[in-house]
Amino acid sequence: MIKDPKTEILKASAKIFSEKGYSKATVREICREAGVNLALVNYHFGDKENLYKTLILNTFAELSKSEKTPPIQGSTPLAKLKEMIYHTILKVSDPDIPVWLEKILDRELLEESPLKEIIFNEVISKDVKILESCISEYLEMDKDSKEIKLLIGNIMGMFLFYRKTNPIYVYIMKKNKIKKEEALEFSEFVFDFIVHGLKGIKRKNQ
Amino acid sequence: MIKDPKTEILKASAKIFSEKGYSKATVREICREAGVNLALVNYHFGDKENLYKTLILNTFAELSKSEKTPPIQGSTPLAKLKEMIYHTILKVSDPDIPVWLEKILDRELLEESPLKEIIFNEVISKDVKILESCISEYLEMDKDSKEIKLLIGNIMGMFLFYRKTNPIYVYIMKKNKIKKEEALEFSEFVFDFIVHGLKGIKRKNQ
DNA sequence: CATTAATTTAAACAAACGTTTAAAACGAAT
DNA sequence: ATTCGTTTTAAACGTTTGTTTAAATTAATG
Repeated sequence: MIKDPKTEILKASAKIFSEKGYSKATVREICREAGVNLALVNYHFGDKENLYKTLILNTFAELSKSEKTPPIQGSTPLAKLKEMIYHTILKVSDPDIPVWLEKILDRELLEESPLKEIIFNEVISKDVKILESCISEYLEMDKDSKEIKLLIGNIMGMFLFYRKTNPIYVYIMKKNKIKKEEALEFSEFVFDFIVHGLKGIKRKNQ
Repeated sequence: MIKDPKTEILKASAKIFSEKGYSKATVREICREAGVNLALVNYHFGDKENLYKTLILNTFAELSKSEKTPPIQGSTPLAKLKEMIYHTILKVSDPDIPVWLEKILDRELLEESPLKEIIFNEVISKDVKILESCISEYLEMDKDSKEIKLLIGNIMGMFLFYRKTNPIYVYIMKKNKIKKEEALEFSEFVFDFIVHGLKGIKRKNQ
C-alpha cells in the first residue's frame, strides 16, 4: 500500500475536523496525524479553508456515486411513503456514511456557511420533495398548503431523531448505534405512527 | 442607567459567542463591543472559558427563575399531552428565550462539553419525563418499552422542527419566526397528528 | 483629608496559529 | 549521468490569540 500524502492529509483532516471543528482543528495536528510535513497542506490544498472544502465536496461526490438508495417505486402514496421512511432511517443510521461527515454537516448548518446550500440540496431537499408528493397525494391537498408543510416538517423532525449524531437518541435509547435489523423495525413502527396520524387528518378534512 | 463593566461584558459576550462560536469569538472583540478595557475579562472572570461558563449558567438561572411554564394540570393523559405540546412549541419558538442561547446550546450538544449534562437536565429530560408518563398511561404500556421510547423520540424530533435555530424550518416554511398565534395553531395541528397516530397504535395493540 | 483597597488602563508577553521561503530530495526524461 | 520539474523538508515569518504586568485611576475607609 502506497501512501500518497494528499490522501493521507484528507484522511487525517476528516478525523481532526470532525473531532475538533474547523476552528479548533490545527494544520499542525492534521499533518502530525497524517505523518507528513507541515507545509504540505498549503502546497497541495492552497490553504486550510480549501482543504476543508475539498474534503467535504470530495466526500459528497463519493457518496452520491455509491448511492445505495434505489428509486422509490411504490404504486400508492402510502407505499411510496413506507419505502421512503425505511430508506431514510437506513441512511441516517448508516454506519457507512461516516459520523465525522454528519458532525461536520451539523456544524455547517449552525453557522452561516457557504456550503449550506450545497448541503441542503444534497441532503435535505430530496427528502422534502418526496414527502411533499406522497403526503399531498394521499391527503389530496395542495403541495404548498400550510398543513402539508407542517406535516413534512414534523416528519423530517422524526428522522432527525435517528441520526447518528443526535444526543437525544443516545439519551433516550441509552445506546448510540442502530443495527440494520433495527432500522427496518424502527421504520415500520414510525410508518404506522405516521400513517395513522395522516389517516386521522384525512378523515377530519373530509 | 449605570453601566457596570461586568454585566456589559456578559451582554457583549452573549452577542459575540452566539455569532461566532466559542473559538472564533475573541476576547478583544467582546471587550470592544462592551466598550471596556481588554484586561477586564481576566480581572472579572479569570479567563475566557470561565466567562463562557458564567454566561450560560447565569442565563439558565434567570430563565428558570422566570419560568413561564405552568404545571401540567390536565385530567386525562391526552389532555396533559395537549398542554405539554402547546407549552413546548411555545417555548422552543419563544422569542424571549434568546436565539443566542439556543445557538450556543446547539453547539455545546455537538461537542463533548462539560455543560452537556446540565443542558440535558435543564432542557430535555423534563420533556422526556412528561411524554413518558402521558404516552405510557394512554397506551397502557410499560414506560421502559422500546415502543414508548421510540414514540418519545419521534415526538421530541417533531419539537426540534419548531426550534428558532432549525434551518430546516426556514427551508420548508420560507420564514424564520413563529408568531404566538401560530404556536397555538401549530400545536393543535401537531396534537391531532400525534393523537391519531397514538390511537392507531393503541388499536393495534389491543 | 489621608490611606488603603479595588478597579481600570495601556502596554507588553509568551504561545500558537496559518502561511511562506529557500534549500534539499526525488523522479522522470533526455 | 545530467538535467529539469515536482515534491518534500526544516526553519522562519508575521499575526493573532489569551493572558499578565505594573502603573494610573477611582472608590471606600478611618
